[in-house]
Amino acid sequence: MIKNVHGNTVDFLGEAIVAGRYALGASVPPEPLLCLELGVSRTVVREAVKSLIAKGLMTTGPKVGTRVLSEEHWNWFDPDVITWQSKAGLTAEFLRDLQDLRRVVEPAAVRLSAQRATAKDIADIEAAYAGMKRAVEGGGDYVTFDLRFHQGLLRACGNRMLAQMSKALGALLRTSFEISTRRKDGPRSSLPLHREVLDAVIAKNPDRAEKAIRVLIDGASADIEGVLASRRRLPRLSEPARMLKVA
Amino acid sequence: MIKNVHGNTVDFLGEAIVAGRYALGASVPPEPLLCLELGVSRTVVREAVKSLIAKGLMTTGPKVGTRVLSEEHWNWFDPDVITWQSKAGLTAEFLRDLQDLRRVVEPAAVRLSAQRATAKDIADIEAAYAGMKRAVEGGGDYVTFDLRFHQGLLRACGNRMLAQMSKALGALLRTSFEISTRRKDGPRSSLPLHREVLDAVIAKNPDRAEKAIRVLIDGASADIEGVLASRRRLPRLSEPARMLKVA
DNA sequence: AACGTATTATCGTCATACCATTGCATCAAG
DNA sequence: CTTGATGCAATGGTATGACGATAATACGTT
Repeated sequence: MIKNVHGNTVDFLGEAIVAGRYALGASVPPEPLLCLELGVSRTVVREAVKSLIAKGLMTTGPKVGTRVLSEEHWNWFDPDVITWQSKAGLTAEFLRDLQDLRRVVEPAAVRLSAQRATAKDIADIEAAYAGMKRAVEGGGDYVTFDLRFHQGLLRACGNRMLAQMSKALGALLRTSFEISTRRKDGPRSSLPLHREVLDAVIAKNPDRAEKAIRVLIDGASADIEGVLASRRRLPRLSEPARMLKVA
Repeated sequence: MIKNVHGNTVDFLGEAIVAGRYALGASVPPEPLLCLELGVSRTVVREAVKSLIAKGLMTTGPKVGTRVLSEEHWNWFDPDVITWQSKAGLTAEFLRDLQDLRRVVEPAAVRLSAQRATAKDIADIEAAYAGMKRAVEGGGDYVTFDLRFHQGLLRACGNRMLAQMSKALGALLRTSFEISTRRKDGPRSSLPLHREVLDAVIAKNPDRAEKAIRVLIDGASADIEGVLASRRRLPRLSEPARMLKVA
């Protein structure tokens, strides 16, 4: 996607870092070199680096240069970081981290949603469900609406932090949806499971809602583990490492 | 704390935004004005804004200016955002969000820690515990070691995402620790509860560990709700809104 | 060998100029 | 009066060059 010079530079460096193309030590070339390599002005390089610092990927200092920080410093809930990680290749570790997270967060969030969801929240989820149903019948984009369904569910819990995790979980959900959608009748069979979750939320029944969402999670989990068992590393979806000039 | 021009500018704007001193609409003054108000060059203002954009606080665009985004876009797990929110005043909503989060995350993380903690993880937690014990006996800084204890616990779960939440939870933990520490014998009575958690982790007994941590959480929760009931808004810890020049 | 000092690479900050985008006002046409 | 096209101008985006500040490194002194 072509954004602007700044955006492209941030993405380029961010992807490179997350993909591990720079060592952790005294890694990244000095600013003047980066300018030459990327063909942009120092202004752009510096502002891009500031963005990456803000996401916890780097530090800078006079004489010490621009260094890549270790993964524990990265803001793993930042949508860009998640995107870059997805592009760089979803490693087994990353997917398992996300599955842990989902198992912890989604059931609890759904419980809360069953207690707190507003009329608008429910309308949003209903709309997503309708989209899923349409996709099953008419053959449309099932994954998009499935994602929207789960994100609506998380947003309905009325907790800003919990809701924000839907962005991180998105990478996992998309992956698992794509796997299960490839299976014959994957969508058709999972549709009623989603309906059950939604009905439980509408009925304000936390126990039922939690139970229902766990069924979905376990199914997705089995799909993912199956794929992980067959190939050690999922294919990376990224285009070549060249930077997209703005035209 | 005096950092540098960039850091001060980011903090100043970040605090202002989180504190709600800019309306959400077409809010922030244009770059030239900000330069004058803050007494810094346009370079600094722009790089600071880029940092805030990276944290989800703002967007920019030609002619539209620099606008503040709504809270749902903010990266609530960013340490800086948490810090700014803490300075701006811990609202009841924020503390309740954090309590939800803690209730969801910490028991699950401790379960995982009981299964996965390495020798080094346990050594770190032991060190923190030793510090707490020392503080109780000799009268030292209990809160710091208490924080370190819980952060060690979260890091030991072997999940990067879960571990990262210790940063966000830190704001909640510090608050609740300070409340309970003011109580007579607060630390002395909570020390054995911490020991129980740690022992359960060492014994690799997830059920016992979860049960133990829930006791701690419930206690902290009661303390916080007590304070929230008495005063509607906690005192803000921040200094006046003036920006710290670098000297 | 240890310590202080000078050197210098590298980021930090400032200033200025010009480009690019886009909201808004203006005006024309239906 | 409404609607659509067009031009203006405000604002951020990018480029360049200069100088300041910092800290790692090397060097020389004790």
